[in-house]
Amino acid sequence: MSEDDTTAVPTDEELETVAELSKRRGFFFPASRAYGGVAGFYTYGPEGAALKRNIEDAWRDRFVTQEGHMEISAPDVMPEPVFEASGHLDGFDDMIIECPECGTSHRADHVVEDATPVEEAESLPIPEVEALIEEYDLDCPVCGESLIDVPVEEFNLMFETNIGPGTSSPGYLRPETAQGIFVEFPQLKQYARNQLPFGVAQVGTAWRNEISPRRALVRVREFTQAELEHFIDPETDEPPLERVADVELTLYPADEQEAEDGDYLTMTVREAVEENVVASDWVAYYLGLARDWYERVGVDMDRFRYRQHLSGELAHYAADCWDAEAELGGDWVEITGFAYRSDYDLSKHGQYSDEEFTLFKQYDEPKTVERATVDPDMSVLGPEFGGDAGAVQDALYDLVERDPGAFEDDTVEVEVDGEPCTVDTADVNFTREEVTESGEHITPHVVEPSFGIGRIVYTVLTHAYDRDVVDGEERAYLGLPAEVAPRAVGVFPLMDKDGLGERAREVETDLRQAGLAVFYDDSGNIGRRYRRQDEVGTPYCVTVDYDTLEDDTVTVRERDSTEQARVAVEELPATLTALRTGSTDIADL
RNA sequence: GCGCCGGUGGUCUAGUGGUAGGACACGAGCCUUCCAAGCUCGUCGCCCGGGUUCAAAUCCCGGCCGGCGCACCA
Repeated sequence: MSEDDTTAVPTDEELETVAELSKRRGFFFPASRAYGGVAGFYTYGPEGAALKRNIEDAWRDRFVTQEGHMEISAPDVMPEPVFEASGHLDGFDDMIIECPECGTSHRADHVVEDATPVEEAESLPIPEVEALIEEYDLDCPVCGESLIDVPVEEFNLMFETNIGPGTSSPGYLRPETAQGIFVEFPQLKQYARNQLPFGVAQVGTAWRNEISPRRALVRVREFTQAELEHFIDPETDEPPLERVADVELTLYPADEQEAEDGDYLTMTVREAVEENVVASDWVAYYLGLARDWYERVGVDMDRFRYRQHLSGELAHYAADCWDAEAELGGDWVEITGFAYRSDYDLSKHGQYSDEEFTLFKQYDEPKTVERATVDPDMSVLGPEFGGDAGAVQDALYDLVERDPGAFEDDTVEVEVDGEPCTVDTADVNFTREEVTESGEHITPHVVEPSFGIGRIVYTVLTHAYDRDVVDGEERAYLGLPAEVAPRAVGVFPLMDKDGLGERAREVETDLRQAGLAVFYDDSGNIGRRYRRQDEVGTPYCVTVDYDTLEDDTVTVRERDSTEQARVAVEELPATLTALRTGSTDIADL
């Protein structure tokens, strides 16, 4: 079929039609509808679950198998300290104040920061924020009504639960799958035999108690993420840019977004790196990889772009971030975030936990360095300083690292609680020694492509939806790539009589045994059955007719072109596989 | 969370203070030798709760769900 035969589907109609199709044909629908439904939760029906799984498998193939990374599966629930360390307990915790007059909700911390000299109000406890509102007599920024005595409500976007009985052990459903990887870094680095770089992926569920779920699968409260955490040595590791150097990217950098007449830049990965449009080579590498992957699973490249985050929207951990965005119903929707997270997460977990979130990096040549040490004689210092003796000891350890020269005189002075303490150098066993260091502990940096699988499913469905005209009749179909289509092939008897049905059942069994997802249909006329499969995106249909009984050949019909070819039954599995992988074409059969 | 609008079989939709019709889909049968044909029959519905009323799917209030706008979006 040529482009000219396609009837363009208006964007305002597109999402409605896809939503209707999704409900009717079992791609996705609101969950728990028998009990009134609950906002932000969707069930993937038989077609949708298969489509989603195929997209996940395509992701695994590209970002795990092809790249030589590993995949793990961590729990959805993790204990509170994990999220204290990750910053989600604070950073995810919004203080909301609602104006009693006009009903507008505001971030209470923003109200305070905007109208007072106070900075970082977000980190203050709620009673203090309320006190500040009273102290400065703050008003609603919209209508001017006084906000004094209006309660500040806390809203945390994480789902909270209790681990075990009682409330002594709070836990949270992870708001991103990433933390499940970071937390296990001490184990994972051993598995990687302490060698950088290595990548750890996870496909799993993440949860956010969104204030306002919207737009079908776009903003939901439970969703699937496919995340890759690529741990690298920022000093020495380089991405294999040459593999994607010629991939063309549509880029929308921050400065273009802020400019009056800003526009997209189209350039190759190589050019983007050379011209420093994408600052991180690693991010550029993944933008290139991902672009081809999106095309592979059915995202329309004419409705796709990479947009750089503006400085104001960068997450607390991100140094630079680009989003992959797809156009849906006239709006741009983020489907993947590519973030350079630096060493933020591993450093935090290193600080908050008792484990080492570093790797030992061996030098090419061992280094010999002079190291000064002290070993204070506590049998002297103890009686001398009494209760402060421990603090004096710590101060001495601290001092010898900072300033070994301080130990060259007869006495050395340290400060404890602001009070100077003088210690005889003779009592601290100061020594300088030569030590050989073979390496150092470093905290790896992290490059994170984070894919929203549900949004990608929704995008692929929407971009695949199309209409054309076949024999004067309008037809609606999903032009899904064969790799992700829920069903591989439909099998029909031309008539359900004269033994055609029995023969078709045999063909069905053969194809199932060849591992293909087959849908058998003998209801209604043949055209209706083709249309049914078109509507759920089945790429090929096989029809058993009277000739089949004579010569063991069947008709293979292709969805997009509706072209047909005659194929021997015994060659069917191989032919269909070749068609699916694109190594042959229906017109060549 | 606020505001506006909406909620009728599986889907889309008509309709009224006196308990509902259509289209498509679906099932059975007839017909049919490759693209949603036709005929017959059939299954399935007024979001939930409260109020007003002789009577509520219809009017009122609340809830839930959805769309849009605001806010939010690590």
